[in-house]
Amino acid sequence: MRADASRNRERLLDAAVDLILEVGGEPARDAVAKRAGVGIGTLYRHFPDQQTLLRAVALHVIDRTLADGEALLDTAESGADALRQYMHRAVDDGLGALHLIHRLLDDANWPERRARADALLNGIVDRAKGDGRMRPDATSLDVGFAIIRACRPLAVGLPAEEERRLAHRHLDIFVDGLLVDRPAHDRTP
Amino acid sequence: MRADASRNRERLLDAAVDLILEVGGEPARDAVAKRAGVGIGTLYRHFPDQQTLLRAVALHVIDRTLADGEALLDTAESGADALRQYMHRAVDDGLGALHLIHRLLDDANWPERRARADALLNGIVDRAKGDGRMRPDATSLDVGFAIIRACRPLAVGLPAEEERRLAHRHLDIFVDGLLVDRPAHDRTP
DNA sequence: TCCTAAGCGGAGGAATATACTCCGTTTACG
DNA sequence: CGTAAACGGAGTATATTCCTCCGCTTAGGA
Repeated sequence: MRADASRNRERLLDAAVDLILEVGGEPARDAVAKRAGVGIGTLYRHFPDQQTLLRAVALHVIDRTLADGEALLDTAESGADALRQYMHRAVDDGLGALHLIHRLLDDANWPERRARADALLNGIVDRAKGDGRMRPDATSLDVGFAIIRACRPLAVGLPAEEERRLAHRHLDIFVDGLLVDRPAHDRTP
Repeated sequence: MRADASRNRERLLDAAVDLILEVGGEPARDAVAKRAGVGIGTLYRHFPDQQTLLRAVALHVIDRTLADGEALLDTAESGADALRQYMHRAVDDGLGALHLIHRLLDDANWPERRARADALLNGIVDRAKGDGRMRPDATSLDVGFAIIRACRPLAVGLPAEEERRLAHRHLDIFVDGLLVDRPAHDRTP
C-alpha cells in the first residue's frame, strides 16, 4: 500500500469518528471525505460501502482503546489510577463512536473484541473496588456509559480544543464522584 | 385558543426539544410533527418557519427551568441540595436543547432570560460554596455544561426511560464529584 | 532521472430526504 | 346543532446525499 493511501485511510477513519460523535449515528459520506480533506472518490475507493467504513471505524477505535487500556492495567499504580487514566484515554480514542454505530455492525471478529473490552473494563473496576477506592454501587456500565457521554461534543460552535478540555474536566469530576475516601493525590488539581 | 390547539402546541414543543437533543441542532420539521403525533400541517400552522419554532422552544425550556430553579433556591435546605435538585430539574426540563440552538436565535427577550438564568445559576453555586460544600475550583460553567451533557441521549436504540435513568444517575455521581466533605445524607443511595 | 501503475479529485446524474402548500374532512364549543 | 377553527396528509418543489466515472497527479521502483 502506498504511503499516501494509508495516510488518507487514517484521515478518513479519524474524520468518521468525529462525525459519528457529532451526529450521533451514521455520518453523511460526503461530510466524511470533506472533513478528512480528501476527495469523495478516495473515500469510495477505501470503503466501497457504509458497512465497510463503519466496521473499519469500529476496529480502529476499539483496537486503540484495548491497547491503551491493557497497557495501563499493567503500569498503573492503583485501581483508581487505572480507572481515571483509562477513561481519559478512551475518550481521546473516540471509543464513544463505537457505541453509536454498534447496532449497525455485524462483524465476525466483533464479539471477540467485545469480550476483551468487557474483560478489560471489569478488570479495572474490580481492581479499583478491591483497593476499596470505588463506591460499591458503581458498575462497569457506569464507566462505559460515562465514556460515551464524555466523547460527545456539547455544541456545534465550540472549538475542538475547548470541547476536549471540557470532556476531560467533566471526566475528572465524574471520576471523583465514583471514588470514595480519596487521598489528596487522586483529586483533580 | 381551542383546547386541542394548545395541546398540540405543547406536544410539538416537547417533540422539538427531544429531537434537538438527539440530533444536536436543528431537527427536520417532518420529524418534529411525526414525533409529536400530529400532521405536518399542524406544525406549520403553529410555527410558520423554523425561527418561530426555535424561539418558542427556547422560551419553553428556559421558562420552565427558571420557574423550577427559582422556587428551589427558596425551598432547598442547603446549597448542596439546591445544586443537586436544580440540575435534575434542568435535565428533565430539557434545558440542554437551549444551548444547542441558541446561536440560531435572535430573540428580543432572550438577553433578559439569559441574565436571569445566569443569576440563578450563580446564586445556587455561591450558596453551595458559601456552605463550604462545593469544591473551590468549580464554577457555574461546569454546572451548565454538565447539564447539557446529561441531557443528550447516549445511543439511538436505548429506550427513553433508560436514557432518563442513566442521565440522572450520571448526574448524581457528577454532583458527588463537585461536592467535598460530603455527609452521608447527601450521597447517592 | 524517468516510467508507470496506483492513487487522487471532483463533476455530474440518479436516488433520496426535506420543506412547504393546499384543501377536503373533522371537531371543539358557543 | 351550526360553524369557525383546527386537523391531516397527499403532492410538488427544493435541497441533500449517494455513487460512478475518468482525466490528472504522484509515489516509489528501475
